[in-house]
Amino acid sequence: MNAPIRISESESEVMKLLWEQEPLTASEIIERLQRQMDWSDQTIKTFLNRLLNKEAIRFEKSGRTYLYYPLVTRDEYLRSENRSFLNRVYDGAIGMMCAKFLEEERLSDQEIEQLQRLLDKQKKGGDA
Amino acid sequence: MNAPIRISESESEVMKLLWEQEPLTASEIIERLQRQMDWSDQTIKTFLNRLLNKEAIRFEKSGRTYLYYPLVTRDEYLRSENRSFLNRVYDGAIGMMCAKFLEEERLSDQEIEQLQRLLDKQKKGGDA
DNA sequence: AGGTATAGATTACAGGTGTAAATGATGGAG
DNA sequence: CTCCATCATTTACACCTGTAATCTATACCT
Repeated sequence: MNAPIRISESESEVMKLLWEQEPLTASEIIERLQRQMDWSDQTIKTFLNRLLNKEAIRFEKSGRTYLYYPLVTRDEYLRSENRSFLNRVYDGAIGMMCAKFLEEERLSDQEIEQLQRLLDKQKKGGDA
Repeated sequence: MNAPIRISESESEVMKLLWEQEPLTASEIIERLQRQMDWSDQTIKTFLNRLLNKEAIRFEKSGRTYLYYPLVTRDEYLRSENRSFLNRVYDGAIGMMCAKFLEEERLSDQEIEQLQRLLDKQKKGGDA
């Protein structure tokens, strides 16, 4: 693996759509993104091209248009963003990070219980 | 509050030192950063100047040199980085975020118990 | 078949960031 | 008093990102 693929914030909005549904045409992507983002269609096409150059997505020709597919998976992306955030901001101190999040973000009881289950599992369950 | 102060990754390394100890002179900062980062002294001075311009730090003259003080606090920084990360990567879904972190990062039993205590407190304790 | 709309490709441009060199100012050594 | 070392300031430059406009090729309508 050479230089890891860096996906910018705007580009990630395109990726999020492709992780939900694959493949999508440029016009589908444009249509959906314009519902939430105030971007011109040209802007979105720029992101598609940059993602192609970075090899974060690929396309297949389908007549006059392209069908876009993700190459980077959502899990790869989340893993790498998590790692870089944790190291950049907290120097890897995950305890501190979680503490800060819990301090400032309000969780629903559902979420709290889900996390408690995860923590329990982690405490018992070894790595194998 | 106008445009929020954005601290870049490199700049944050300077801030981290100032959050540990305040004030510091440029040469102290340079000396400490060069232990871990492969940066020239000029590079570090650039970061100091950019932080000054952003008003993330301030200085007081002390003879021929400056004493630097943080203006942005560590807590402000962490809060804003947390929020932007959570929104940028997880669209605000903190449950999903925590789950992903727990999935991939191994926590010590200590950390797990600390988190469990925090979650307990959060479940009972309201906001007041 | 020719013209037009449209999809994709190329080019643009300013601001931020990493990385530093060049310049300017000044306190201290001689 | 003058020159140098050293600190701070200014300038430099390439790459990334956000944000498009412009150019090119071509499928379709008439």
